[in-house]
Formats: sequence, structure tokens, C-alpha cells
Amino acid sequence: MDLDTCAKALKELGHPSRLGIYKRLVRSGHQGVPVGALQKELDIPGSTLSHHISALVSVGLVKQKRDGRTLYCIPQFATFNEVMGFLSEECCVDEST
Amino acid sequence: MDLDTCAKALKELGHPSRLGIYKRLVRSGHQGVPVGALQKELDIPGSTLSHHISALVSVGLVKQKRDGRTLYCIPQFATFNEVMGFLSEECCVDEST
DNA sequence: CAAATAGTTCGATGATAGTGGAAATATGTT
DNA sequence: AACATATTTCCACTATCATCGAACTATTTG
Repeated sequence: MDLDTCAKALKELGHPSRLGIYKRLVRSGHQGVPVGALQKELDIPGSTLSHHISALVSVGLVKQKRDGRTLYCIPQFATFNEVMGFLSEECCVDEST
Repeated sequence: MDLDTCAKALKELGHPSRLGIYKRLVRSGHQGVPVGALQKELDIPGSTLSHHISALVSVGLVKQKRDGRTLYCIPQFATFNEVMGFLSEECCVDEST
């Protein structure tokens, strides 16, 4: 992951609602959480929530999967881990030397 | 560190110039880097750079220390580590269970 | 097909953020 | 004091973001 890509992901995580959404998704694991459930739990108007989710989707932190009328939001751990990897490698002090 | 504080820090890191600045500061360690050196290396106009730096200062990721005419920018590893800690604890999967 | 449910897109608006030149401030030098 | 250097603040402008009701699309059910 390069700096620009990492910055984009961090920017999207850098909003309390979106960070809260991502955190909530991680708690549920791979099966994902329906948009409607997020809306109730986080008490965010539907249209606003939809924008936040698509921001997370746009940087690959979340994927969506439809089952009937229900859209599940699934956290993409691989992308998140790449972000963490970039931060660890490029922005942390190497204490081992 | 709470979610809102973490989101604020991530937001500031979520800009390529600022992420680049922070990365550059980490490379230099505790002694810090003069604003002017950053300006030359990263090729950012002075006023713009100054705004970016103060954004990082405002969330505690950077401190400044003056020595004569030169202002050194010093990365605040403790704050960064708290951010990493929040992300690890709240947004990562616990593989140990 | 009509109605119900789940979510998105549209559209408008107000709020922040990003940018950079010019002027101002702080400090050091002669 | 006058000047040079280092950096910030001011100011104006443009661009992007955040918010949310209303209208729309997708899907299931009766």
C-alpha cells in the first residue's frame, strides 16, 4: 500500500460516524451487518448513513452483499490490515535496532 | 483514547501531505526536523505547510520547539501509539480466542 | 399488479478544509 | 537600529464534505 492510498483510507476512518460504523462491523465479523441494523443502532438518518457507508466502500474498507431486500456490510480486514501495516512500517519507530 | 479523539487524529493523518510530513518526522526521531527543511524536501509552500503542521499539532501528533530562528517539529509517538492502540483494540479481529 | 420493506440517489444548503501570496511576527546578525 | 532569516497569520478564494428530506430503485409478499 502506498502513501496516497493509505491517506485516503485514513481520511474515511477519520470521521466519528464512519469510525463507529467500521468498529461496529468488525465486532460482527465476516457475516456482516445489514444497513438497517446500523441505522437503528447508531441512530443515523438513512441517507446520511448511506453516504458514510459508500465512502468506506470507495476505499475498500467495506464490501456490500445483498440478500433479498437486505444489504449486508462486511468489513474488509485485508484493506484495514494494509493500512495498519503501512502505519507500522512507515510511521513507527523500529525499537529492534 | 476514545473514538472521537481517535477519529480526529486519523482525519489529520488522512491527507497525503500531512501523512508524508508525519512519516518524515518519524524517520528523524526525537530531535525533530525544522519547518524549513520539510518545506524544501516536500516542496510545499510555506503557508500551506504551516497550516498542515498546525493541524498535526492540534491533535497532539506533533510538537514544536524553537531554537533560535528555527522551529523544530517533533513527532509525538505517544499520541500515535494511542491511535494505533485504539485501532488494534477496537477495529481488529482478536485471533487469540 | 399493488403494497410493503430496504436502501440509494437527488438536490439543496451550510460548514469545513485546502491553498498560497502578501503582510506580520520572532529571532539573530552586523 | 537596520537587515536577513525563519515561520506564522491574514485574507481571499475554491473545493470538498456533511446532512437529511424527498423521490426513486430494488426486492419480496399478498
